[in-house]
Parts: sequence; structure tokens; C-alpha cells
Amino acid sequence: MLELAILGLLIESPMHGYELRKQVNVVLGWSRLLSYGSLYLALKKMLKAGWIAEHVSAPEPGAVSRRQRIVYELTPAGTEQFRGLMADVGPSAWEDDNFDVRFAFFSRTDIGARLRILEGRRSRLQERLDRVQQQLERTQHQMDRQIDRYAMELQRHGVESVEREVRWLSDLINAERRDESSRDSAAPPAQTP
Amino acid sequence: MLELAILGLLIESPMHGYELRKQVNVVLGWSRLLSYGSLYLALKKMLKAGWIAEHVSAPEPGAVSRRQRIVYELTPAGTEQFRGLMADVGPSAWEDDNFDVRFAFFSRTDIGARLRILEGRRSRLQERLDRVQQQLERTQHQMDRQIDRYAMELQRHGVESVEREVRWLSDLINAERRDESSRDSAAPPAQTP
DNA sequence: TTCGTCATGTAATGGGTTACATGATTAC
DNA sequence: GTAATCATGTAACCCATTACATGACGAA
Repeated sequence: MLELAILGLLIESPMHGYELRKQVNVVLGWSRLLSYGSLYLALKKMLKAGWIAEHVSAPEPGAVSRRQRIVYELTPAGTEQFRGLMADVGPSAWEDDNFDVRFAFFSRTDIGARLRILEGRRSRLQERLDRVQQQLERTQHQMDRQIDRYAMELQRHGVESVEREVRWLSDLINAERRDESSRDSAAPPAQTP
Repeated sequence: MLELAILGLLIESPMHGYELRKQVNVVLGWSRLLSYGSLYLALKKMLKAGWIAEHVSAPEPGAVSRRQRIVYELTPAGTEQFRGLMADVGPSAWEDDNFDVRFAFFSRTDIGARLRILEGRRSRLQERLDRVQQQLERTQHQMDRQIDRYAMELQRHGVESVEREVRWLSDLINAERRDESSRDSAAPPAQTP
């Protein structure tokens, strides 16, 4: 997870730890800042694994005498590792946390993988929705214990959020498919009325 | 967290572990089923702390010879512990995870606490929004590295989600305030045009 | 009789956090 | 000169998960 995030960020350009930490928010959209504990431990582990290499910052031409920082960059093995992780388009790729990271690095995958992941996630959410809906019916028929009004409101809001994400995914899927077919052939399938 | 959830569920009625696990989804709206590992460990810990008591299920009149189950119920100390945890209306109460649990048990708090928590969460989300918006501006002015189109889309969707939650919270806050003022006095403040 | 689900539990592990420690550099 | 922020790191801990183990009960 964190590993994939770091690999993905470093593939775009080498960085030192402190900046990496900020990019996690900017690029991955994480709401809380990554802790140093996680970051430097992960970095250390990845160094040992040979996926990244460190070298002390060359004083950049633009900046005036910045403190020396440790810049990390991907090794070929790291690039390979990234590809390997991104190649997994199975269920784990559309899990809540994993999905976001995958999505953020979609530019690095082919359209087939993108579609499989987007569709996988959508059907996963759809299942979730069905389960809740079912359970909501049972509640309304008094087959279960009476549910509290706040708990109910929480449920309702949750369902709406998931429905929203499903629509978002559908839009993305359609966009990808349009891209795909417009690249594929000069004779697009009948689609617009 | 889990502790608070269990206390809150047991305060409504005694339950055995297996059912508790399911109620966590129904009442708290958790997307994934709680694992046995967490559940029974937490239960054990709470037993030792004296917050809950266990007793083997009396064969309920309705059911026909069900297997004996271990039913947990709150002790007075447990009820006290629940009150204590719910009384914390500080920042920790409007953290992502904590908030949901608090909200689900809002019926057990007074309107003052409810408003403080709802407003706290709203302003927390608002800050988050401001930070991202600011950062988005920087990106558009090319002060940062060019951001990937998928990463951008993720960002956009995230912002919209947060904005939605802010609106949801605002509606809830208004509803609570209406409740409050309608209970407070026979002379409601001018509000409707 | 065997399969599904109910029901309880333990051990190993994972993936992160907080708190602590340290020091350079920059802006005021 | 001093406060803020940049920058790197370690140790202790927390909270949960997965995998494993066990077995009763009801329905087919």
C-alpha cells in the first residue's frame, strides 16, 4: 500500500523523504499527513529490498545552498516491482484503500487493466449496496430490532455516498470505453442515436 | 473505538458475540464485517476491566433449544465508561472513524454535545477543503509539478465528497437547532421569512 | 451423514501511529 | 537570537486483521 504509493511517486521523479510525505496528500489525496515513522521505515525496507537507491542531494542549480537531503530514486528492480504490483487487477485492487492508489497511477496501466479495476470496484460497491438495501427492508418489516433514528440516518447517508461513487465509476467506465473504441477502429459501434 | 461501539450496542440490549459482530454493520454501518480476532479479544479485555459481565444464555422462551451462547451485558461500571467516552466532545470525537460511532449513538447524548460534535466535524472538513483548494490553485498556476489527470480526477471526486458531507452536516445542525429552540421557549426566534 | 451456519476462541502478523530525539536552515 | 519549518531517524505501542483450531446444531 504505502510501498506502492512510494514507488508510484518516485517513478515520476526522484524525491527526498520530506517531500514524498507531502506528495502523498497532493497526488493520492490522503486526508492526513503520512507519519515519519511509516515513511522512513518503508524507505529503509525498500532500500534493503533494492527497489530504491539513495544519494545525497547534489546542490541544485536553482536553489541557494539548501541543506543536503537524501534523494531517493527507483532502481530497475523497483520499476519492475511497481509494474508487478500494478499488474494485479484482482479483487485486492478494488478494495477501499488499494483502489485509490491504483487509480492515482492509472496513467501507468493499460486501458484493459483500468476497465477491469473500475468494473471490479463498481460491482463490489453494488454488492455492498444490495446487502444494505436488503437489510433495510428487513428493518422496515420489523423483523429486526427497531433501529435508532441517528443510526438510520447514518445508514442513509452511507448508502447515498456509495451510490454516488457508483455513478462516478460508471462515468469513468464510459469515458474509458469511448477512448478505447475511438482508438480501436475507424468504424465505431453504433452508440449515439 | 471498537470498545465504544461494543459498549454502545450492549447498552441497548445484551447480546452474544456473534450477533454483536453483525450489529456492528447494521447499526454502525461498517462496510466490512468485524473480525473475530478483534471482537473476542476486545470482549475479553472489557470483561477484565469489569465493564461487561457474561452469563450463559438462558434458553429463551421463543426459541427451541438453541445452542448455549455467552451473553454479554453492561455492568454499571460499563455504563459509566460509555458515558465517560461519549462525554468527550473534543477534537478526537470528530476524527474520521470516531465520528461515525459517536453519531450512531447520538440518542444517548444531550443536544449540546451533539451540536458541538457536528460543528467540530464540519469545521474540520472545511479546513481540509480549504487546504486542498489552496493546493489546487497552486497546481493551476504551475507552481508545483504538473499533476496527472487521474490523480486530478481523484482529487476532484474527493473534494466533492467532502463538500457533500459538509452539506449533510449543515442540514443536521440546522435540524438540531430547530429542535433545541422549539423545546426551549414558546417564543421562537425569527427564522422563517 | 454431511453441509452450512452458528459460535467461540488463540497466535502470528501487519501496517500503521505517537512520542521521542536531533540538528540544519531560513525568516524575522 | 530565536522561532518556524525543513529534514531524518528510532522505539514503543495500538488496533486491527488473517489464519488456524474447535465444535454444536439444524436442514437436506
